[in-house]
Parts: sequence; structure tokens; C-alpha cells
Amino acid sequence: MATIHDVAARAGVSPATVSRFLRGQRVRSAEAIQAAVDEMDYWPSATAQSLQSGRTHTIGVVVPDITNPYFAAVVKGMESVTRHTDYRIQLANTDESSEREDAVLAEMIRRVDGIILAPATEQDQTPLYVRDAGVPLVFVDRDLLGGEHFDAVLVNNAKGGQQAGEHLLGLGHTRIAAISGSQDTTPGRCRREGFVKALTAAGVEIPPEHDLVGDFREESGYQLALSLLSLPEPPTAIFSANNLMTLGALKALRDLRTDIPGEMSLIGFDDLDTGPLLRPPLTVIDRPMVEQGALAMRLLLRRFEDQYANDAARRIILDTKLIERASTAPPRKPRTAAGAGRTGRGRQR
Amino acid sequence: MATIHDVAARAGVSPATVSRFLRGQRVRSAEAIQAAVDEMDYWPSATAQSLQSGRTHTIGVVVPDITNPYFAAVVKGMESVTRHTDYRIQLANTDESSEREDAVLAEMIRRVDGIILAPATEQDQTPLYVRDAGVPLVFVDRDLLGGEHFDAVLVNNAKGGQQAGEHLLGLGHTRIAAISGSQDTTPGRCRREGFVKALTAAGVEIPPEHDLVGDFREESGYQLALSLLSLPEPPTAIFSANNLMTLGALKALRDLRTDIPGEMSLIGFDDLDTGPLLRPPLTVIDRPMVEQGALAMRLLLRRFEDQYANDAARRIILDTKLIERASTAPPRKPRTAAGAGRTGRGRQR
DNA sequence: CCATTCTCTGAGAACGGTTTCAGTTGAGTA
DNA sequence: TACTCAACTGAAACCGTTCTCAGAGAATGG
Repeated sequence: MATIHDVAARAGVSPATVSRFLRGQRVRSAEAIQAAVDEMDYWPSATAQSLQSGRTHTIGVVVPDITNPYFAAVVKGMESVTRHTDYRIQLANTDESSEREDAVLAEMIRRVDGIILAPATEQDQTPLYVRDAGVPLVFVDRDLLGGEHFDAVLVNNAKGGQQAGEHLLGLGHTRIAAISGSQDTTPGRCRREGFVKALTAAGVEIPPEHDLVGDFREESGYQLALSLLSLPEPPTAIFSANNLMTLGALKALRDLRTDIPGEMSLIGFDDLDTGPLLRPPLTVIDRPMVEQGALAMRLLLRRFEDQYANDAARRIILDTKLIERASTAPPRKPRTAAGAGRTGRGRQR
Repeated sequence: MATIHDVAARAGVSPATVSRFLRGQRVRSAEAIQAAVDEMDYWPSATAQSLQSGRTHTIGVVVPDITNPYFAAVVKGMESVTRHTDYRIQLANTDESSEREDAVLAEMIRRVDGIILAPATEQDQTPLYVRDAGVPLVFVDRDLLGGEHFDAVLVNNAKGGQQAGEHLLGLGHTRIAAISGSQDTTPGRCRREGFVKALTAAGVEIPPEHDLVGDFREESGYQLALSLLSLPEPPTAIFSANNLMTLGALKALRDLRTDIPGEMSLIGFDDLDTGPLLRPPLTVIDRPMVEQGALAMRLLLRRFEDQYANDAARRIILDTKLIERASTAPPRKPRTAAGAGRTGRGRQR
């Protein structure tokens, strides 16, 4: 690997002059230097430049699970922004584990200029430590309790949950269940709160056995849906708080041959590529995904510009949107008298 | 940010001694140094260490599209390996563009210790340049013409295509179409070749208008499926060469209300999370995904161990597996006499 | 008690760039 | 011819580590 000294020697100038030439300054021996650079196929060492400048031009991106299509889309959005800059992305998964997140962050702050994080829980303290280390931090998808002073790109989860609730109520459901996400994450908590709020406002109560909490993974959606279906009096509609759990719930309903939406309506949070192709096509609360990633990256890159470096935290809250497809419908038997007879698990076809 | 000099001064020793202590050597003033490190919350600069050692402990991962569930899974597999090491992943998308890939690689070789690449085309020359630069390179999913001297983790694409063809033939199809991927990629070319070979071996010809080539993206699957359906004599079965194009084809069939598998059988390459949930559940050629990523990463990390650094290239070729679900079935009317009547586009229900 | 080994230490030179600072050069002017 | 000033240059310091090497001090052996 040729160094700047080698090039300088070959061109008959000092390393300083080569450095100046490469950064665009006018230099007397430009041709000679260019020739030497070409002949030796010289590229400056990024590491040496980083050491000198104190900047790595690398952004750390920490997400719970890259195979979750939502996060894949978010990362793609980030990439679409960095592509036009000289920043690159260092990626890490936390598998929804705070410990893993702590380890990743502690490591990362030594090698990146900024971090975009979807924290594993709202209570994490490590992110505060990241800021102390002088590394700008942007939250995406999930917030932190006391995170108001950090940039963030979120969605109005409470309203999204509310939309889901109101949609089911509007169809006439009254026995409604929720499969929520981890209650120590912002989306998990807020989606549930918004959902419950909608029901309460309509005078519909959600009994504890219908108010379940999962962990955002497919398996928990599957298990919790199974448990709902085995209740003596199962709900007529389920709200599932993220894409993977919705998939799990769908599998459970399929396994038990529950008719959707005849016997059970299902509404999810976050659309899927295959959402329209599923049997039945899924009704979901949708939100911008790629855009969220792109916005978060732009927010972060702004922090590197002197004029914005000390601005107040910018909190971008995007709106959710109901996409009505065919997995929700009015309940088959509108609740008439108090049911003494227990509703058997129906078999279709 | 405290430096090793600050710590040394505080502990009353030289920087060299602090460095030695930190790397586990025995040192007389261990307690004093430890105390200084703790009090100042000192962490060595990764950049300075890199400059000194010549290693960045970073692996570049270059894939066409991280939102493709296959590549997301592959990356996750890689991450599951690096997690237990002190290597991290730098991620880049190429959007299937050779130019973008060239730019990314040229940049990357200056900042990573090794690269795992799914090349945009088989003809790319830049990867050879990567090796010249002394950066170990491993191919995953896709190979390079003349890439035999590089480590690689691939699947037996030809055999996979053949399996797909034989499956359709076995069901009795004779009017069979293929929606292949880019023919300048290994998987695109080999899957098609294997598929055609199976048909040819059975004496079934695939006319040019049934032998279509897409670009691995959903939209091309959609468009090509549409064009197949608009033929005067459409096929009774389609083989689609990757997950996204299969999704596109499925959407086209859905849009035209084509009955699957009644009117049209569909077999895809690569399974999807939602594969079993789709209407109908998809028959696919499956392959290990997470494992492929993990294997590729292990292959690469081996190159950093002196004892393996100069070993011959290791080429791991994994097997594909047919997963029979409900999107393939015998053709409704087994081909009897030469059809003069043109088969209208059927409407169901 | 001296010679020999062993263990630990710090100064200083890398690593490969950029930046500062004090020149040097040469053109333009009096 | 001497003087001024702008444009360019190179030596050396610096970024924060690790490594080399010579030397100091302690332990061991005779």
C-alpha cells in the first residue's frame, strides 16, 4: 500500500504538498503529483484521516431485528440518504435485548460519529451515556422515557392504536382483544393505551384476559392468539400491535381453522409487502417506513453541521393511516343477550 | 476525551505502561492505572488502534437490497457470527447496480478488513480489484465468472431450477413458463438453465414467449406474469426465480382473478415468512438463508487467521429443497389435442 | 559480594495522514 | 535595483495508540 510519502518522493515534493493537491489546493507540481498518484494507485488511508480529523464518517444504526421488514425498510431509508454523502452505515442487531444494546452502544461510541437507535426498552439509560460521550443520537420508531431532549422520528402510536380500536368499534365489535407489544417500549405502551382509550371512550370494557402483552415477535403473537381462542368466551376481534405478531396470530387462527373475518376480525399494526396477498388481505394501521429511516438520517446528519449542532431537539411525529382490507368485518352475531352458551371454536369448510 | 497520556500522567507512569496494562501484561502500578482509568472513564481510541495495527475490525457487507427478506436473513446470519467476535458490520445496498457496487467497493476497501459481496452481475471486474488491494472477499448467493479462486457460499441453483421443473412436469404440466432473474447473475442464469434442462430432458419445449427474464424485483414479476396471462395460449404453470418476483406474479394473478392452482400453478424460488399464509400457500424451492450468511462470515473470519490465510478458496454449495404447498397442482385440462381455441383468461367466482 | 539472569520500565519511533508556521520564490512596483 | 506582497513550499508537530529497544532494578547463583 502506497503512502503519501511514497507519492511525494516519486513526485519530488513533500507529503504536505501532495496532501494539499489532493484536497484541491493549487500546487505547482500538479501534473507530477497526479502522475505519481495514478502510477502508484494511491488512495489515502481512511484510518489516518480519521485519526487526524477526529471523525470516522460512520453512522451506527442499532435496531432490534433487521429481518423485521419494518426495520429493513427503515435501514433502507437511511441508506438512501447516506448514499449521497460520504457517510456509511455500521449495523447492529440487539434482538430486543437491553444488555446486548448496552454492549453494542458502548463499543460503537468509539467508532462512529453518530448513532440512530431503536431502543430495546424505554428505561434504558445507556443512551444518555452516549450523549455524554459527545456522540449525537437520534431515536427512530421507539422513544426513551426522558428522551425529550433527543432528536427522534416516531409515529403517533397512541393515535394509531386508537384508529384500530375505533375501526373495530365502528364495525360493531364489543368483545375485543389486544395483543400488545412489550410494555416497556414506547410503541408497545402507546399503541395499547390508544387502543384501550378508544374502547373506554365508547363504553366498551376490555377484560384482563383479552388484554394480552407479547414481545413483538411472531411466536408471541402465535401463542397469545391461541390463548385467546381457547377462552370460554373468545373475542370477536383482535388488534395485534406489530407486523410479526400479526403474522403469528394469523398462523394461530389458520391452524385452528378460524374463519377471518367471519368468526374473528384481525387488525394489525404495520403493513407487510404481502399484506394484500394474504388470506384474507390484512386490515392494518400503516405508517411510512422508508421515510422514517430517511428522516432520522437527515436529522442526524444535520447535527454535524455547525449551524445546527446545538439546536433544540427535533421530534418528528408522523401520522398513521388505516388501510382497510378484508380481515375485519362486523361480528357475525351482533351481541344480543348476555351469552350463557359458550361459543365453541368454529370450524369452517 | 481522555487519552492514554492523560491516564499515564495521572497514574504517574508512561503511556507505554498504561498500554501494556490494558493489554493484560503484568505491571507494577496496576492499581494506580486502574484507578486512573476508572476515574477518567478512559477508553482507547479505536481509530488510533486501527492506524497502528492496520486492522479496522470491520467487515463490509454489500447486498443488492436489504429489504429483500432473503438478504435480511443473510445479514442476520452474519451478525449472529460477528456478535461473538470483535468485528462489526458495515452495510451497503447496491440496488442491483454495478456502478453503485463499484463505487461502494472502491470506498470500502479503504476501511474494512474483509468484504462479503453478492455481486450485481457475474461480469463485474471490481471484485478482482478488491483482492488486489489485499482485502479478502467472500461471495454469497451470487458468484462471479472466473470467481473460482474466491471463497463463496452458494446454493445449487441449477439443481433448484431443475427441481422446480421436475415438480411441474410431475404434475403433468407441459405448457410451462419461467420468469427468470437477470441472466448476468449466477442465480438468474443457473436457475433458468436447470429449469430448462429439466423440461428438455422430459421432451417438453419451452417456447420463447414463455421463457421470460426479469430483474429479481417485484415489479418485473408482476409485469411478466401479466404478459404471460395475455398470451393467446397462456401456460398452465409458472416458475418464478426469486421471492420478490413470485410476489409480483402472485399480485398479477390475483389482479386478473386467475385461480391458483386451478388455472395456473405457481412455484417460486426462496421461501417467505408469509409463504404458508398466502392464498394459496406457496410451493417454493427453499434454501438455508440465515445459515448462508453465517457460513460466509465464518469463511471470511478464517482468512484472518494466519493458518488459513493462504488456503485454497473454499466453495460451499448448499442444497435446495422443494416445499410443496398448495400453489401447484395438475393442470385442469390435461393437454389433449392441439388447441385451436384460444384459452380465455378465466374468471373465478 | 559480584556476575548473570529476569522482569519491568520509559523514551522514542512508528502508523499515515493534516496542519501550522516559517520560509522561499517570483512577479509587480517604485 | 531594491522592496512589497502574494503564492507556494517543506520541516516539524500532531492525532492516540503500540512496538522496539536499551536500561534500571530486583532476584538468583556461585
